[in-house]
Amino acid sequence: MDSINIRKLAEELNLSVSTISKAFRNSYDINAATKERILEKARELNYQPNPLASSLRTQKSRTIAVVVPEIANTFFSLAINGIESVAGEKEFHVLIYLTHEDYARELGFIRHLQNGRVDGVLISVSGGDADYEHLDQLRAKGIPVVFFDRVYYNSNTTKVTTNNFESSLMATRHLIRQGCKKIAHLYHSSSLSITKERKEGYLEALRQAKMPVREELMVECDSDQAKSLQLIRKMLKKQGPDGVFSSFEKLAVLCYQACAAQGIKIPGDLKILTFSNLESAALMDPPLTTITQPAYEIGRQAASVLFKALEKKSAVIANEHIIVPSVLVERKSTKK
Amino acid sequence: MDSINIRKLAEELNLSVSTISKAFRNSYDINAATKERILEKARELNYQPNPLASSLRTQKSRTIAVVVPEIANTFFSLAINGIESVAGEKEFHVLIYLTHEDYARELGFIRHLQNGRVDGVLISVSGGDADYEHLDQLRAKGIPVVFFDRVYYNSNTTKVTTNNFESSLMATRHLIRQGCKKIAHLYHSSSLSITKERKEGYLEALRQAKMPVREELMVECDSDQAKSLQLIRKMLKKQGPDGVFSSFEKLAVLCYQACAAQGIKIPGDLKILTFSNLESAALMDPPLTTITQPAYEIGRQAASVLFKALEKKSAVIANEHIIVPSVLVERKSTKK
DNA sequence: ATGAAAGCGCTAACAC
DNA sequence: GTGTTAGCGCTTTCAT
Repeated sequence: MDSINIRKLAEELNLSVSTISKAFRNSYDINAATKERILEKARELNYQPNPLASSLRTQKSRTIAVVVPEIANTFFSLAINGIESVAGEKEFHVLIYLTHEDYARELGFIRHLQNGRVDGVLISVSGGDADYEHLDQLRAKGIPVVFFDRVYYNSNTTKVTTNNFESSLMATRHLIRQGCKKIAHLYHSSSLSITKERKEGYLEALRQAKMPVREELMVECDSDQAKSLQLIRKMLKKQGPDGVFSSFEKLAVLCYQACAAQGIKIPGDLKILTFSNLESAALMDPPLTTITQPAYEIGRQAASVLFKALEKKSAVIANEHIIVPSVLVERKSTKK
Repeated sequence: MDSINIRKLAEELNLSVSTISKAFRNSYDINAATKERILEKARELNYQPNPLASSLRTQKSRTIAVVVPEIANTFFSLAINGIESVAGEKEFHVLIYLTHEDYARELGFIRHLQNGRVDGVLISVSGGDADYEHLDQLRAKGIPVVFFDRVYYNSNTTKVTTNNFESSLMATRHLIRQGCKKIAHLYHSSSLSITKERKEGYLEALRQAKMPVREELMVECDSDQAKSLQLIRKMLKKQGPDGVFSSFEKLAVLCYQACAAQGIKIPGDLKILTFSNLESAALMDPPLTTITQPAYEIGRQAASVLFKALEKKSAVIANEHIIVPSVLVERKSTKK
């Protein structure tokens, strides 16, 4: 652990530290030959400028934080993929924080991000729309925030989402068109923006079709999968719906399991459709109709907006809503 | 952007900066009342110690790097989940780097990690087993490295993997037991440790069963999905195997697609089995037999080993191999 | 129990 | 084109 640093490198080369520093930052006023000599020696001694020291000095960390509810989830892993692809282009580092849908954890993470560790934050939130002061505080400290997927609409910054309401409206209409008369809705985390919007789309479709809205058909699931499965099974048994609109991929998977267990035939007895990014949806039994979200693109867009702000050194980001539409992929699970 | 810091906080309270510092690190020699007063004021002014400055001083960043080939992959996202769960317990931060199976990127990332940014590295590698000097260099700088899943066996540190050889042996035997006479093998990235081990398991099973080893049945796929699909389709058509042992989840998914397109019935014409962590494997058509890897557990174990080293401030980690076995989950895709 | 001061490794203004 | 130096915000001896 003989730790090489800028001073030692300077001594080795009989140069001053500032010259070394310039060599690493492509300063104009440095002799090309000296620069080459420096970089050469640096390679030889395996020297890399200490980013902590540099960041402390410049007040720029060249890192961003990505805060998401979970990662073992196709939507988020694709979105992170998109984010990483633009962060990589900018040579930024990416910190990941998982809230596990827990608002208190979100609060804790954000608090720890207040002081220099990151230049900006991308977040898919865990709370309802009253709970955004912690993020505004961050922005007040000069750290820009961009929301994606699950957002706080009242916070004045850019939000990147899919067209949750319209997609849900479309999706539910599709079920109706396929002949469903009694459509159930599966969701969780009812305080979330997306949950509400999707539910609204569902309700609007029912209204437009003059179909009754029945509370018993709307199942609020749990973060615990076993519990959710029970809730779904109970609803299926008691209500006997002929259609299911699921707001989240995992709930549709549970619903498939429930149907298998209860001998309910899809799409004969019950048609199912869900928000999802599962690559294997087409290979399921039966192939699952999905509202496929542009997860990667949402990640890229959100990151692009953030970097644009970082480039002009401004924590002020337009209060706009970027919508990247989903597409309904019809498959056998909703066939007539 | 009025940035509060330790000095301003000290002035506000008519205390010295060192006292403030002590309050935040539970130093023994500080008056309980003063400490409370300090923390109170800190909350009020929304002060958080600057981690960059602190890290620079202490030479500890309280962050680790996780380097993986990709993230939109059930295995890795579950493994990261496991890693994050222990990092969270230790209140460490997690940086994510995606190599996209590109060794050059791995090299670049590791180089940038050399100087203070992280205290340790967890990596699932992208190269073959001759290419680990960059990681040994890291360790020489006092930054411990732990491998998981895809490892460099020759590097002297802990590796955490599943039992790739045995699982593959078991899996291939299972196909043989189910009556397969002509078993194909799908893989990619042939320089990787896991790819080799899995292939060895496959070959060993053939040998033990005195079945011929045929090169034409072993398909090396590409990182490009479309290309892989073509390769698989060609093999299926030309060779007409009655069994497929796939080393990677995505390849099995492609194989399902190919079968659907070519009218090959699973498991009647062809039995398939793959390494996978897909939750929906059981819901596929037909339900897919999998070798399910303990991805979350592998992540947790690797992280635990790393943190144990960090706690005793040592970059020297036992040169051992921790094996967390996979389980073969038999489903309809390999039924007689 | 509290404070003064040196220094972690770097950058950037300024001097030469 | 290169060097000197102050200082980013913190921690940590060492005095008091």
